Amino acid sequence: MGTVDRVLHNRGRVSTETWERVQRIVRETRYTPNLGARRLSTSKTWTIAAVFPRSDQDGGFWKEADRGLQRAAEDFGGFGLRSRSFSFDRTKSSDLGRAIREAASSGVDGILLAPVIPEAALEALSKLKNELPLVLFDTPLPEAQALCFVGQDAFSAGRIGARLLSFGVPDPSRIACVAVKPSDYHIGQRVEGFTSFFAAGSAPGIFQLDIDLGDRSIESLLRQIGNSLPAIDGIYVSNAAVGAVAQVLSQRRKRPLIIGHDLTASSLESLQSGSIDFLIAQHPALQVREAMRLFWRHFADDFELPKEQYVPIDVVGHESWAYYREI
Amino acid sequence: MGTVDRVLHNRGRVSTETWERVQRIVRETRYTPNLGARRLSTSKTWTIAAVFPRSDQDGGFWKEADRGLQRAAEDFGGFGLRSRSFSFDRTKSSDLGRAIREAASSGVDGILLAPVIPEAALEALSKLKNELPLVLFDTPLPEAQALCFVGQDAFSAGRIGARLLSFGVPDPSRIACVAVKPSDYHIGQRVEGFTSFFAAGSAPGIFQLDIDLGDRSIESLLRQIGNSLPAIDGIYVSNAAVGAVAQVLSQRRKRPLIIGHDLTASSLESLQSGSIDFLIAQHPALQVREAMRLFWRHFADDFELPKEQYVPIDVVGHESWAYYREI
DNA sequence: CTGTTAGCGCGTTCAT
DNA sequence: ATGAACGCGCTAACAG
Repeated sequence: MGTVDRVLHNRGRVSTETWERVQRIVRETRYTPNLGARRLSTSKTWTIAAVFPRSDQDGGFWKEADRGLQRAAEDFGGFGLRSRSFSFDRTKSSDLGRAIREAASSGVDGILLAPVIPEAALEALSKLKNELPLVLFDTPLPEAQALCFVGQDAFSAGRIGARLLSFGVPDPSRIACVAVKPSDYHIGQRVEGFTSFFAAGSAPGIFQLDIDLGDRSIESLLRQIGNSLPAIDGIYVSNAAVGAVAQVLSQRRKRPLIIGHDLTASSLESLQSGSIDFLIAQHPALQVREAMRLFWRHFADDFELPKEQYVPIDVVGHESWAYYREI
Repeated sequence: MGTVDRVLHNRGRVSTETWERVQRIVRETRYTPNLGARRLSTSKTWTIAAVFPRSDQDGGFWKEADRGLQRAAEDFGGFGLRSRSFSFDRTKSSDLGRAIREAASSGVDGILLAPVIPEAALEALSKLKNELPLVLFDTPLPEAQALCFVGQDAFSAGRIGARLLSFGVPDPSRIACVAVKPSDYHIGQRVEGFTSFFAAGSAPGIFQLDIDLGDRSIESLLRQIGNSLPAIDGIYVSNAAVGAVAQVLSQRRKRPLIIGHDLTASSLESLQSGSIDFLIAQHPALQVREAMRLFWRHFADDFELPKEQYVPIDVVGHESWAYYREI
């Protein structure tokens, strides 16, 4: 048994002859290791540090990520894959760094990170002493040495938004695109994807909205839109701020068609009350579940992870949002 | 150890006192069994018979189910969960019965079934001698004694179709609903959901299409629609026949907006070429993966399955179909 | 009713 | 360079 083990794990100290004999038998019998037994003998468990914003931020968006973590625990907990949360305050970039440092020095075996503030994440990651397996979700960060990014193709998501809104409003000059600030990488990508849908020269007007300024800024944005365009029949908002925009618009007699991104508590409320038509969702729970699955395969099976693992671009309406909480 | 084991598995032969003491310690220490070790000692494997139509039928729809099976093998194969396919010819109801009987008598530990011909499935199931754990997907069959149904809420899916098409065509009198025959339970439900969206008296006209009759019948259907309605701006088709309908329509100068159900080879082709606007998909690969996951939890962890496990209602456009092949 | 024991497949010593 | 022996956590059979 020792010899076979040494062959399987390339530990040397085996004569070429025996080495080949073992390899041949491995092939012929299609031997695959019993992963459970392997784990049993090494009595190894893996803990993943889950680093993403506090679950009360972004309108409850991150609660869904928590749910994914729980789901993953059900699936893989019995095989020794655990997780530990290191949440941070996403309004403070220094707090992201703190969370990453704490996670890295806590003795975990891997980090699952939503780098919502790319620069801060990158800096904190680059200063880490120990190299830990890293999987990203939600926001891509190509510069980081991650095993894999699990998430949505934001460009295509924005483009689907344009296609959807054009379905309802064929004339692009009657469409407004609201680009929300502060913008991170994938929100920018969404806007790019959105505008890419339209022929050059006929793209809808783009309006910046600084969401930190609250409802007043929405009012002024809508005035601004009203002034610069003759008539607006459709509005696209590049993130969950669509909920707040819809809220304001819903008080008017006649509202334009309105779509946006991300299923959060506020945007969901507007979807349910009928003041938003469709939301483009990205299913953070599924992303986290998938990421944990990949971690498991990486540790237990030595599986080479894909660089990117994209998740579906979900278009959600009043009748279908509930089913996203099921899986 | 024996006593603890007897408590954990409710095998009796333990005094109430010790029983409670063990339970208490289980709670206090948050004991969870090491599933790998459990499987190692029993050296048990479970084989699931996967019973669904041949992968060349329904425009390749079932190929996706195969892919889900493969994905599940990657995830759970190492834990002893295997599958074996028993495909059937869905045009012959007797063949469904044959497949079920073969599956049931093949010594498998469970059956994963797409009961696309409900009556035939029900009859074959009722005549089975041995009771095997059964999980259904794709088509619900409430009368069967299944552990769980994994699939889409067809009513809501149809209703989302109506909402989507109304988004593009606000006037219901300019919408046509094509109800495809032969219709099974969930295709009927889709049409119900579709019409439920509209106020009584203003629902779009419903036209029957017998898809077995080929393109000629589509031509005559479209003539029929053209005769009975002044102008049609949007068409909804209740299944993947939307591909064929779109094909015919695409040869015309100006086509109405068109949406339908299910991502098959033919409907996908029309989506890609731009002759279909959106498809409502149901992700059979994810359904199968989820079903296998539930089987695993049932066998390994004694988990009580939910009666229904709904999957998302996917609205897919030109830019987003590809991402459904990723997960 | 309770405790003991063997063995599942593997990785890891430790002798040889 | 090779093989024997132990233990990981658990189940099943058996002795008491």
